[in-house]
Amino acid sequence: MSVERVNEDRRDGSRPRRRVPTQERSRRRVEHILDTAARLVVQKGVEDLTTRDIAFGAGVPVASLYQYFADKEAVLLALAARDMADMDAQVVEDLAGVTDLTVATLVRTTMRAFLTVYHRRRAFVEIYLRGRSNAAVNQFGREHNVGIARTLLEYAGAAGLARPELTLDMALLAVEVGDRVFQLAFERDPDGDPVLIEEGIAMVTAYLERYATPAGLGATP
Amino acid sequence: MSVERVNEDRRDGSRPRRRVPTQERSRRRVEHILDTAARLVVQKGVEDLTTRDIAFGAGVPVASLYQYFADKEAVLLALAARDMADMDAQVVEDLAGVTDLTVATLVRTTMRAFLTVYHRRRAFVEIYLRGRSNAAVNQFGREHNVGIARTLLEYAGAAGLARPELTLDMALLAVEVGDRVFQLAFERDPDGDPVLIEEGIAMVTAYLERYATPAGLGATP
Amino acid sequence: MSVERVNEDRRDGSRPRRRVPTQERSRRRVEHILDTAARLVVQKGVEDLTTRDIAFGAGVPVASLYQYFADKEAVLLALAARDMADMDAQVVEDLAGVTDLTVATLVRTTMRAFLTVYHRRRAFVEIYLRGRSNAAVNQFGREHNVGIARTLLEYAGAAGLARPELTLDMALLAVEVGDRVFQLAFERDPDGDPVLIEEGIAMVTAYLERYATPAGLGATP
Amino acid sequence: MSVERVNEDRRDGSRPRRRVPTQERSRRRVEHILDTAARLVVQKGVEDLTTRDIAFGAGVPVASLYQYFADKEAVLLALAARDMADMDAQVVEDLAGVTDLTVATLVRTTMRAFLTVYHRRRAFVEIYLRGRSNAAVNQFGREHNVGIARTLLEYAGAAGLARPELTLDMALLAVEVGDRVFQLAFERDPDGDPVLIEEGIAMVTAYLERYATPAGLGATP
DNA sequence: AATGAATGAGGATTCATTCAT
DNA sequence: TATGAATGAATCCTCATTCAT
Repeated sequence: MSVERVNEDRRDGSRPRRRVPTQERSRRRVEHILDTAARLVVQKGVEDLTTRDIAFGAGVPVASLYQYFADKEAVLLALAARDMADMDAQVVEDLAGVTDLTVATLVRTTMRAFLTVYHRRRAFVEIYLRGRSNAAVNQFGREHNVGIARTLLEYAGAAGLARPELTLDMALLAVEVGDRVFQLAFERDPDGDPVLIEEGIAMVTAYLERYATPAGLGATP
Repeated sequence: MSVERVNEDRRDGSRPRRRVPTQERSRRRVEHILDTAARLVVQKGVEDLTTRDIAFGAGVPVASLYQYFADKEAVLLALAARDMADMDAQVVEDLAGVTDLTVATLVRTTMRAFLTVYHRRRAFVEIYLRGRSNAAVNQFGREHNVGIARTLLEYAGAAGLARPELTLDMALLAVEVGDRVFQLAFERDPDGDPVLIEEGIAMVTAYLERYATPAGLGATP
Repeated sequence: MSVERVNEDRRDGSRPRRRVPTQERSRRRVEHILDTAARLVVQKGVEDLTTRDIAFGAGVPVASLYQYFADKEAVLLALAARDMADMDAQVVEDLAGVTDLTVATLVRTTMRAFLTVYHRRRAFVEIYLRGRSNAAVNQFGREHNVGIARTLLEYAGAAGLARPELTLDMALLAVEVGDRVFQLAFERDPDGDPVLIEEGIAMVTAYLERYATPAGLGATP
Repeated sequence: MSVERVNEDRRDGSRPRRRVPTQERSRRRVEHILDTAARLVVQKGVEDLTTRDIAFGAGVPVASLYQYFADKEAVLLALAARDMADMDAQVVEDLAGVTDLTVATLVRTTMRAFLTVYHRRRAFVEIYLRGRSNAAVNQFGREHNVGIARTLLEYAGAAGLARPELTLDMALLAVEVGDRVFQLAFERDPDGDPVLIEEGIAMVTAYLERYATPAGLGATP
């Protein structure tokens, strides 16, 4: 993004002259705008999000919005990017803790990680799961899903869980279907209908196990 | 729909002035407007659809639109409803032709019927698969899917394909996932990516077979 | 323009049902908007003319402006067109009254006719003489001047005042120079500096007489 | 101009720190900004010239623009002033080379000098001939023309070319008409339509010769 | 002197919808 | 029923200019 955090280390313990340096202030403002946009998206949906509302809500002049973002779309994009980065981190973290790796646990762990982030980031549910109307966000989401699919595919391949017939397209289909499961689950229940999510995990697992190795199926030698 | 007209029977035996009765003329106009809207949706997407465009495209004054539809949303709704009715008919017709009824053939036949209608009705892809932005359309689609899920569930139950554990929620999940498969397939390819659709059929089948009776799995006694 | 005056003749003396028919009301509104725009142009110049100001000044919603005019430029254009039509009429009228036709009287009469209209239409001075910044108005003015040049050239040719060497380009140059004379004269004096105008007439006359026939010079046979 | 700096003579004999003194650096920057503005004016016209564009084009922060110029208008003004100074120099130079001085050669030489500068300084054509939209530039141009008229009048008087009836107003009219000739000529042709310019010279000459002495007319005693 | 950041004040245009007739 | 006309309410975005540092 346009605002890089300035190095704030102060090893000599000296007091900084200005408590809030300019760059830091910008970064905070950007975050604040993003938070506001997130809140509004949750409140009224992506479609009805206006620059006016965001600016007003953030207590910032509309013109200032355009200091930090090229246009309205860029705000949405930044918002989605922020959340997706969070999601990636969560997936990585949770997968690291898995001991008995199979297709089933891989799917379950990943989807649970998603769920954790959806709970943490309500706006993401609106923007990404619901309001896929915005072309840029949609595109961004698609690309992110491809990235996730690729990562999981490599992971599964490296761990010897999947047979070579499992292509990227299939992995992507699984990820996208997972998205839809969450979409449906969150439409039903603000916390994500647990039954639907469980069934979704079952569906994706059943699908991917068609391409699993014996190890991927959890067979013990 | 909005063209419900009062009964115009004439008890006094008087002859109507015009050969084309008002009701019929209205119906035609509504259809024409709907066709125009469908064309425009395909051309420029749901977001950029304006009442002006619809009216102008249909050769009808904008104000007259409001004679037939409560508001813009109602036009979209009517359009989706028309297409969904078409879809229901197609599913019924295609299912009637199936001889070896199993979970697999049920899923395949239904999804193929969907595909047939998506091909026939391009605007439907835009409105229903892509641009679920419109809240009313979204809601309408959801309800339609519930209807489809219920029908299929009853059908499968009556034919002894599914065990009682298969609930409406699960059937609905299957239908919704099917939707997403088509969404993805049509984003990739204007005719619907065939590989993705085949995989989608496989996924839904694999999922539902978890709840199948031996007959549902195609076992012969 | 977009609003045609409806036939209002009433030979039978009957009272019209509605005093102000729709079309007539529109025409009046257009005129009113034009008048307002003219006033504002005189007040603050072409550059600082905004749709908001026009609408506000005319007591009309901004959106209504766009019922009558395609965009801001169209307002300026309509204004210039209205004034130019007036100018053409004035030239025709004044030339009709000339008895001793020579190059000198032709130039003088025409320029005096212009002056009459500039006096009558102050906004025209701003839009046309001063604020030639607007591309559309400029283009329009250029074309109008070509029209005037052509008319005068034909007139002079038919009356045997000019030799064939006088081309349209030269006539146009004379007209354009006349424009500049007025521009300067009106910058000096709100009523147009009389001395400058007199000198301008002399200059254009001196120029055109280079291409005059003996008759054009006022020689009596 | 705005880079008037205080006298920096150092009475204490101290050596200046930097080899390129601030004043010189400023001057260079001003010139660079002016060059950029000139380029942009030619590219996109006076109307669409923004401070952002100028600053960005010159590789200078927008805020720094305001170190050298009071406001945007001042930039345009400085640009026009620079070009006008160039023009004055050209006129002086070219007139110095004239041997047979008459009203005709005076006019021709001066207008040719103008043409030379217009060719050299394309932005000037935009700013001064075309886009007289900016009030300050307009005013500045007017005053410059008065200066030129005065100079030429004195020149013609001293050389005994003109009779005393020729006033400053008349000389100014001639100069202004010359301007319009160029304006028209450059609208027609990016290099200035030669026929129109030739005719313009003829017109101004014909006009001024009305006030010429026999010597001014080129009569040999 | 130099500048990154901030902003007040608009700018043109669009749109769904409603009346008056 | 039909519709030409009217409009309130927004929309996104830009720009010249000014601070604070």
